[in-house]
Amino acid sequence: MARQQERSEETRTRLLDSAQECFARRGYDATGVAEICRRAKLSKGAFYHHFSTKHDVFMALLYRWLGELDQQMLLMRAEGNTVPQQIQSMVSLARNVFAAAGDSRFALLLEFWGQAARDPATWQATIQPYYRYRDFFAVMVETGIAEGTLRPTDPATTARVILALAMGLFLQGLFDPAGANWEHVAQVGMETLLNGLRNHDSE
Amino acid sequence: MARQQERSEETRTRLLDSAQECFARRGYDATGVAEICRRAKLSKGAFYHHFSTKHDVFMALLYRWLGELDQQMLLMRAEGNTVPQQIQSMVSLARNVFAAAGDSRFALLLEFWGQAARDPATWQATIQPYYRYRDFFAVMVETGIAEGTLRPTDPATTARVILALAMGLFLQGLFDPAGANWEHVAQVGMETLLNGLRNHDSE
Amino acid sequence: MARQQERSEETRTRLLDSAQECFARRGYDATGVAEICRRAKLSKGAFYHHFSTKHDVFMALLYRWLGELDQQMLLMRAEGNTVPQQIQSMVSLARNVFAAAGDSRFALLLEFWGQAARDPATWQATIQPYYRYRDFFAVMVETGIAEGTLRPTDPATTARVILALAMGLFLQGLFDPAGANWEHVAQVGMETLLNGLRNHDSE
Amino acid sequence: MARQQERSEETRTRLLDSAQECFARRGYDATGVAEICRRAKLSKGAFYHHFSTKHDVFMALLYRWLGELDQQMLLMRAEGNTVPQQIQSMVSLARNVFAAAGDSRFALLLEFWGQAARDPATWQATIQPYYRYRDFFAVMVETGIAEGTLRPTDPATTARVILALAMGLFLQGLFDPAGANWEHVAQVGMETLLNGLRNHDSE
DNA sequence: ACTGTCGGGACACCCCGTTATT
DNA sequence: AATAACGGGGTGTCCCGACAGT
Repeated sequence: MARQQERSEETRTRLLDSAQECFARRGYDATGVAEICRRAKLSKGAFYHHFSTKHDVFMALLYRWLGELDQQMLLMRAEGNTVPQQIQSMVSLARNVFAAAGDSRFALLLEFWGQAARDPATWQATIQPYYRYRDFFAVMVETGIAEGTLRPTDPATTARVILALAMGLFLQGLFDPAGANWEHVAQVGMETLLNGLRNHDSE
Repeated sequence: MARQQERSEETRTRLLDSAQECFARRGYDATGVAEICRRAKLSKGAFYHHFSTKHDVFMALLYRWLGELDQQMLLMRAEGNTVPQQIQSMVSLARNVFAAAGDSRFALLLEFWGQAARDPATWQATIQPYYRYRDFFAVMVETGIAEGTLRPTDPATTARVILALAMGLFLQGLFDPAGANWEHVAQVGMETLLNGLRNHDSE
Repeated sequence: MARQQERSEETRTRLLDSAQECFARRGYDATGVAEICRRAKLSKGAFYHHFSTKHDVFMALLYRWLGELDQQMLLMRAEGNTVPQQIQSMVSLARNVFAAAGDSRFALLLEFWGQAARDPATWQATIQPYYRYRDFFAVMVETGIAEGTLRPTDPATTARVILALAMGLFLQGLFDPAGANWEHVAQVGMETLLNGLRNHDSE
Repeated sequence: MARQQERSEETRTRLLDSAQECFARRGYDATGVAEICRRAKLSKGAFYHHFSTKHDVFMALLYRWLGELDQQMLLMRAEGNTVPQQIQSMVSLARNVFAAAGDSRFALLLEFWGQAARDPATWQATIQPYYRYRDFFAVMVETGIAEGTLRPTDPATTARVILALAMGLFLQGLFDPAGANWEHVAQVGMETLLNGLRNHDSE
C-alpha cells in the first residue's frame, strides 16, 4: 500500500522543516547537516536518501517558498470597481505580509538572496516572483488608464514605481518592525502615490 | 619612523581589499582566511598580525563601508530653492548609486545583512544609515511643510514613504539592472509622489 | 518450482558479473555496494538477499575464478611424444592467455592479490593454482628425465625454473602488451631453456 | 637559518614513512589519513601542509621507491670478463632482493600496481623500471653476441626472455618465500638458460 | 524474491588560529 | 613586520548493512 510512500513523504517534510528552521536561525553555511538531522530526529542516512546535497535541500526549500508565494498571490485578488480602489484594497491585505516579517522568514529570504547572488540558477528562481508582481501591476495600470481612473502614463514605468513603493515599505518593515505602524504608512503612502497618478480630468 | 607605519598601513589595506573581494564573491562563511591572504599575496601571519579574527576583518570592512556611506551622504547635498526641487536634484544624483549596483557591492551588502540578522551588534551598525536617511528626509519634509511647498502631513510618515520609494527603486535596480532605465523611473516616480504631496493651495 | 530457482540464480549471476566489472574497474574498496546494484539494475535488498557482505561477493568471485582456472588447466592437456614436445605444445596454447591480458582480468587478479596480502585465508586460496602448476611441471620434468629426454636435474628446482619463465613472460605481457610478440618470445624462450635442459647424450 | 627547513623535511619524512607502513599493512584505501598522522605522531594540519591529498603522499612514496630502485640498479654493476659471467654475478647479488621480499615491500608494490591499473600516470611511472631493466639486458646481450660468448639471436627477444626468468623467480619468491632456496634456484635457472644461449662454436 | 527507507559511523578535506623563527 | 609549520577540530559526503513492507 501507500504506507511506505506516506512515511517517506513525512520524513522528507520533517527534514525540510528542520532545514528551514536551521537556515533561518544560523544561516546556510553555519548550519550543519548533522544539526538538521538532529532537529528532525532523523539520521544522516535518511537525509542523504531524500536529498543528494545540502544545497539540494536548500533548493527544495526555495521552490517550496516560491509555491507558497504563488498561492499568496492568488489570494490577493483585488476587489473594487476602479483600479485605484483595487490597489488600496490590496494594501489593506498586506497586513499578514508585514506580520510575517517578525518570524524567521526574513532571515530565510536573506539566505535565498545570499545564495542567489552567487549562483545564476538560484538567482533566476529567486527573482521570478518579482517579475510576476511587476507584470501584474503593469496590467492593472493599463486597465486603470483604459477605464480613465489613472491619467495616461507609461504603464511599465508606473508599475515599477508602484512596486518600488511596496518593496520599500516591506523592506523597512523588516528593518524596523516597531519603527512605525507600517500598515498605516503603506495605506497613506499608496494613497499619496495614487493621488499623483489619478486622472483629475475625470472628476 | 613613518616608513614602517606606511608599509603596515598598506598591508592592512591590501588585506581589507582582498577580504572585501572574497566576501563579495563567495560569502563570509565560504571564504577562508587562506584565500584572503593568497589574493593579498601575504601570509597568514601578516593577517593575524593586523586582525585578531576573521570576524574582525569583517567588522573593519563594515565600518569602512559605513564611513564611505557617510561621505556619500555629504556629497548628496541637495540644491534648489524649494524642498521638492531639492529632492528632485537628489534623485538626479542617484545615477552613480544605480551604477554601483552592477559591481560586487550588492553581494557585500547582502553579506552585511546576513550577518546582521544573527548578531545584534552588527545589526545596529548596519541599519544605522537607514535611520539617518529616514531622519534626513523627515527634516526635509518638515521644512517643505513650513515653507508651504508640501501640504501638511505627518512628516515622519511621509519621510518613510519617500524613503520607501527610493529603497524600492534601488532594490529593483539590483534585481534587474537592465530591466529599465532606472534613473528615468526614479525621476518619474519621485515626481509622481511629490505631485501627490505638493500643496496645490499654494499655487 | 524450478522457475523461481532459475530466476534467483540469474539474479545472483547478474550481481556477480556486475561486482566483477566494478572491482576490476575501480578496486574492491573504492567500489560501493550501491554501484554494484546499480550496474546490475537491482536493489540493495536483492544484493543482501544473495550475499551477506560485500566481502562475501568478493570471495564468491574468487572461487568462481579458481574454478575457471581449473577448467583452463584441464584444457591445457599437452600433446606430443616427448616431454619437451609437450611443453612446447603447451606454449603454443598460451595464445589466449596473453589475449586475456588486455581485458579487465588483470585488474581483478591484482585485486585478489591485494586482498590476499592481508587475509591469510584468501592468500591460501589465491596461490593454490600456483602450487598446482608447480607440481604439474615437476611431474613432467620427472617424466622427461625418466624417458631420457631431459638431462638429470632436481625436478623440483627445474619445475620452478620453467614456471618462473612462464610467469615472467605472462607478467611482461601484462605490463607491455604491445611491446613484443609475446607468443613468439614465449616460444623462443622456452625452446632456449629446454635447450639447456635437454639431454645431449641421448642423441 | 635552515633550522626551519630541517624540521620541515623531517616532518615530511616521518609522514612518508608512516604512510608507507600503513599502506603496506592495510592497503591504500583502508588506510585513513588520521591513522597515518597518529603513527607519525603529527596532526592532520601538518599532513595537509606537506601533502595536498592522500593520493599525493602515495605518489611521493612511489617516486621515492623509484629513486631507491635506481640506486639499486647502479649498485648492481656486473663484474666478470664475459657477459655470461657478468649475468651470473648479478644473480648472486640478487640475494638482498629476495631478502626484501619478506618485509612489507611486497604489499606496497602490489599497492602501486593496484593504483597503476587504474591511473595511467601512475602506470607509466610504475613500469618505468621495467623498461630500464629490459633495455639494460638488451645491451648486455648485444655485447655478448659481439664478444662471441652468446650465440647470435635477436637481442630484444633474448633480453625479454632473461628478464622473464628473473621476474618469474622474483614473483615466486614473493608468493612462497620458504618454498625453496630461491637464490639457488635462480643460480641454477639462469645457468640453464645461459647454457641454451651460449655459443658452443667458440669452444 | 525483491524494494525502498533508514541508522549509525567513518573518512577525506579543509579551516581557523598559534607558535617558533627570521 | 612577516613567514612557514603546525595543532586541533569540524563538515559534507558516502557507505555498509538492517528491516519493514510488498
